[in-house]
Amino acid sequence: MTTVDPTSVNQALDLISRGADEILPRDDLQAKLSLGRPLRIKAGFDPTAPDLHLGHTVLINKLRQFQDLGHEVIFLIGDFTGLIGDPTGKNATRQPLTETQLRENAETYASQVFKILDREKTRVEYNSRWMNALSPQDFVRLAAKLTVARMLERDDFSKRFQSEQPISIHEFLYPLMQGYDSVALEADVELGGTDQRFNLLMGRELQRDAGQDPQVVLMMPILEGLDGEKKMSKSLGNYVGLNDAPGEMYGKLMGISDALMWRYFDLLSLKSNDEIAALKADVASEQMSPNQAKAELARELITRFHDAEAAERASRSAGNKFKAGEIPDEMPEAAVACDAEGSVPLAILVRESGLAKSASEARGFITQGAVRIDGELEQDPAYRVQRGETHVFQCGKKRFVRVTVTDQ
RNA sequence: GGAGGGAUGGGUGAGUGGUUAAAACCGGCAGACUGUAAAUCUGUUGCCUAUGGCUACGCAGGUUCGAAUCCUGCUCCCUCCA
Repeated sequence: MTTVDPTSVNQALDLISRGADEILPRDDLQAKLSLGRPLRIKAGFDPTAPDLHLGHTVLINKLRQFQDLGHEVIFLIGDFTGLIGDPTGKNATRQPLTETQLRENAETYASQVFKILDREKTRVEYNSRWMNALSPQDFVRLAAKLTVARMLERDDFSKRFQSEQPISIHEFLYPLMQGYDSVALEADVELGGTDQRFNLLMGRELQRDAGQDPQVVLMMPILEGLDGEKKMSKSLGNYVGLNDAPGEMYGKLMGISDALMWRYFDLLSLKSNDEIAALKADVASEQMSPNQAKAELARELITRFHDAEAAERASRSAGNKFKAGEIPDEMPEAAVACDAEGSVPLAILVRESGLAKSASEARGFITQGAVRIDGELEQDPAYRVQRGETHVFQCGKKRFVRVTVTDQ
């Protein structure tokens, strides 16, 4: 065993701790990092949600940091456990996925994930490999390690039990199997969300039981969405999807608050702690405007999920578009049919083009001076746009649509 | 099994027969100011080609010139007793 420079261990520890919600136990992580060998870093993914957004990448970024430090990252696809469905955070039993769905989702996952992780250095595993090999006897022996009382310590189980909601027996097996994965892989560190606490700690118990050195558990927080309040999710509409167009990503990221920007730097950027500290210092001393720092973040993320050129283009076109209040080059297009008079009232057009949800809302926008036609303010909802005309319609500062009025 | 309380717009929550499309607050959106941020101020926030019309206060009926408000039945939620 080689001796490791304590300074570099501390640096590694600082990087790994960045943004982490909890590390249990922290001292063990330090000890493991001092071993001087690559650690085995495990993170399991339930192949249930194939539509990834930035929130999902928090964990993957952390894996990447480990990877950059020379550790072995195991991307574990829970294809076997996926048959159960993790009960975490659900107050109802989840529908199990079919095998076909599992496979498709797993592939979507992988294709997104390697935009962050180095494919060459990543070990991809499926837990069905060892799970399917377990005999019923093994399984019973595994289940014997835990008591029902112990299981009911888990918050969501106890709540459901108390409120007489159903808990299926197989749900009890989920934490056990996740823990067993750690045994099978001899994991040194397991990453997970804060909601995974119970499952992650289960790995430690089973490993100890199997005579292994228990893994360190590292929990990452749930990422806040663009509103800075609620967790990022598609249904709340406060997300940045990994497949969002560069311009869209740029716009969304530039709109976040300053406070959230630093949070995103910590959790989403692969910059070093020093680089981020330098940015903070520059902004604090007003050498750099917060806006520039934000643009920096946006460019980094767009580069990761698209490429550097797309990032440049997005920042340039957004730059002059907003600064000068100019009309951007690229925008969605729409066609709206005229009525019997051969034209269409502005309020209707605004609704039909998707700038407003209803005609009433459209009227509100128009009378409030939020709507511009080719840059010209128009405040009359009854203003009619003639058939055959094409104009750029703008609602608010950021939303543009090029609309053509077509035949009836 | 019994007793009581409740269900209102995206959320909290007022309103107990008529000027109530429904107070207030939050949230959302827009305008001003800015840095495309925050804070602040202002406006707006059911739907409809609209100085008007339509639909709405858990669901279904009823009383009334008129109901979110009164009556009946139903559904769901909460609290207490056994």
